Amino acid sequence: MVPAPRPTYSVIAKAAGVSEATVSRVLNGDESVHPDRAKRVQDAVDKLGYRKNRVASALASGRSGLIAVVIDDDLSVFSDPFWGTVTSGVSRILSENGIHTVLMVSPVGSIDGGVAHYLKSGEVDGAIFFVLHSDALVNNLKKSGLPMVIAGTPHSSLDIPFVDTDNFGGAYAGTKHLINQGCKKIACITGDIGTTAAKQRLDGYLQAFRETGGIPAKGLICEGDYSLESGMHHARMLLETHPDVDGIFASNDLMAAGAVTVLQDLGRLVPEDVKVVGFDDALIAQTTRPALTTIRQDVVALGEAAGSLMIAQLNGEDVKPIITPTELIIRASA
Amino acid sequence: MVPAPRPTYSVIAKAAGVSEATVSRVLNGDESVHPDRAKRVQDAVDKLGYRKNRVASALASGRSGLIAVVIDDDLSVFSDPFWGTVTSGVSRILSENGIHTVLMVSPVGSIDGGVAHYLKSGEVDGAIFFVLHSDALVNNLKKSGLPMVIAGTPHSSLDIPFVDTDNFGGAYAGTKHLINQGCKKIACITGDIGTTAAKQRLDGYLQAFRETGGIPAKGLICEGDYSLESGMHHARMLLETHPDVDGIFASNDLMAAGAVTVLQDLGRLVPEDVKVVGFDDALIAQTTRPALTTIRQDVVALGEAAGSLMIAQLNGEDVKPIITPTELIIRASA
DNA sequence: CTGAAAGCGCTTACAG
DNA sequence: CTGAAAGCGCTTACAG
Repeated sequence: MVPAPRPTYSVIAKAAGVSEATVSRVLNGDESVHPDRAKRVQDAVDKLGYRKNRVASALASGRSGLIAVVIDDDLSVFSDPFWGTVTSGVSRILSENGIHTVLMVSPVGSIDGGVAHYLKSGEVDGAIFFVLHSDALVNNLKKSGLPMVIAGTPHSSLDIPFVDTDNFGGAYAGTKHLINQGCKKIACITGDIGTTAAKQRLDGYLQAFRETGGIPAKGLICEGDYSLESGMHHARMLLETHPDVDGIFASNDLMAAGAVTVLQDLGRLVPEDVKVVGFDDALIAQTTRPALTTIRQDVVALGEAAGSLMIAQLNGEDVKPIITPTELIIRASA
Repeated sequence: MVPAPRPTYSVIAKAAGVSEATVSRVLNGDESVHPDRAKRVQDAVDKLGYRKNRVASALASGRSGLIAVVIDDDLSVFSDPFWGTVTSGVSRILSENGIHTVLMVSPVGSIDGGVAHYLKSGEVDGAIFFVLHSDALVNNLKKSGLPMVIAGTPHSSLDIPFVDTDNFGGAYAGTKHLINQGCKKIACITGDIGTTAAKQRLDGYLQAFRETGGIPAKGLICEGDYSLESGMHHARMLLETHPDVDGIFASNDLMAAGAVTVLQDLGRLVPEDVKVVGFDDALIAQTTRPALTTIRQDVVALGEAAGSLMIAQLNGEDVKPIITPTELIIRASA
């Protein structure tokens, strides 16, 4: 049960016949060390199975090798596989660069809660935020000089690098598809309009609609909240206020699935009577009957983009926002 | 952009008129400090907005305040909301105890890959594993004395504390329900049989079946892999080999949903002709039509159990495995 | 290209 | 109950 005693610089230095400073240089890739001595150090490291103590390294260098991924617990965000997948993309990219991911799941609302506390404590070299409703914390943290990346488009222009899916373009393409399929009366069920993603998707819908020369009739735009229930609720409302609705663009697949269920329960055929397009290409898009036509976003790529933006920042490079493309996936519902 | 200079013990000590040792004692809750001096320290801390540098603390004390959550990337586990939710439960419990969660998403197969390396490097005080196919890494790490918790039942008896859902009991209850509903010929679509959860669920099914006095006919037990496709595939096979099948217990909701879809496509009514029970009570159980009767597991509780088992270990307490209960949720499919 | 030495900010026997 | 001092294991000017 006694943990194996780990060797330190002093034993490596002794074994290689060099100073600890030289050991440090070799292990940190300093090119200036003479190849012969570098090799001696490397041999000693290999032979002794040496592993650098990152805590000590962090204290001495001021760099922890840790990046925080901050997820707002308010939204029980983790029960949606979306953010889990993003996180996994982030984690992979970072670990390829020798950096570990610290996960923080907690309410991010306040600008001086535990999260802010921790992020300012110097234990992490940077933070990636899954921002949804509020920029307050991020904005406040900017002063601290902590490198940050936002996953999702921030509400205000924060001058902080972010990554996001092309929400506007995706929604535009989805709505356009409905138009091309001959739909005349196309409704939109939005996501939680407090999020920028929902706003952008609504804008994409509006843009496509506008190009037909009209504007959406009152009641055709329904404010949902990304939940299955809201999809069902608004489909029900739509059939009352606009019985002749023949197309629905829903801001995510879950609401689209809810809408399809209600439409069928109320005697409408999908896609014959009403065509439905979702967003995400979540698993549910494939299991719903009819399977959903939807806008696919590359969630892993989004996470990887966030990770690479962070790496670039740590390397002092200039960074600009990354918008990942979407793709129209045509299935049976439209 | 200049990070605010953070105060250290020396400035707190000076402000409070005590030694650094006393500051340390107060901040670590040492009761032996005289209340008056403790208060002076606390006042200085509050006034200066002091936050302890955890890296320095970790180096000096040998405790990092970090727990690793290790997720096997092989299984693209994160695209399943299940593990994300478990992680979120773990993270919440740990942070309540002042411990942060380091997320490691990477292939865990090898016992000397990057993960093992990191875990042995002393940067974390413990590790929670989401173990599925192999115990090798965990088993190897046991020698190092690192406190560990396994989420899921390990394959071999490892003498390492674990948490798991009552897979056996849940599957038993689900199958029993089918029997009670009058099903005579009940099939089982298993999960990936390389996982202990799938085995235990199969055992639960077998136990309930056995109590009816018979044994499953050949072909009634289908080896799936938790995927939608395998649910569809095996439902198709079942209708060929056992056209009179009238009940299906699937090891998760995804396969159950796939089975329902195929049954309907091939002209069977659910639940009139064939009753179907799933497992998990995932979102899809509610969106499938008919909605799935299923076995709910409390995923957040599972994560919290894992977190609390880790905390208990760190406190030197004796720990034993925790099995969280399941619940039969009756909907329309059975 | 290399080493001696100071230092990162805490913790913890030890002595009192 | 308290302080002086050594130490955790690295990194990094500095001088050569």
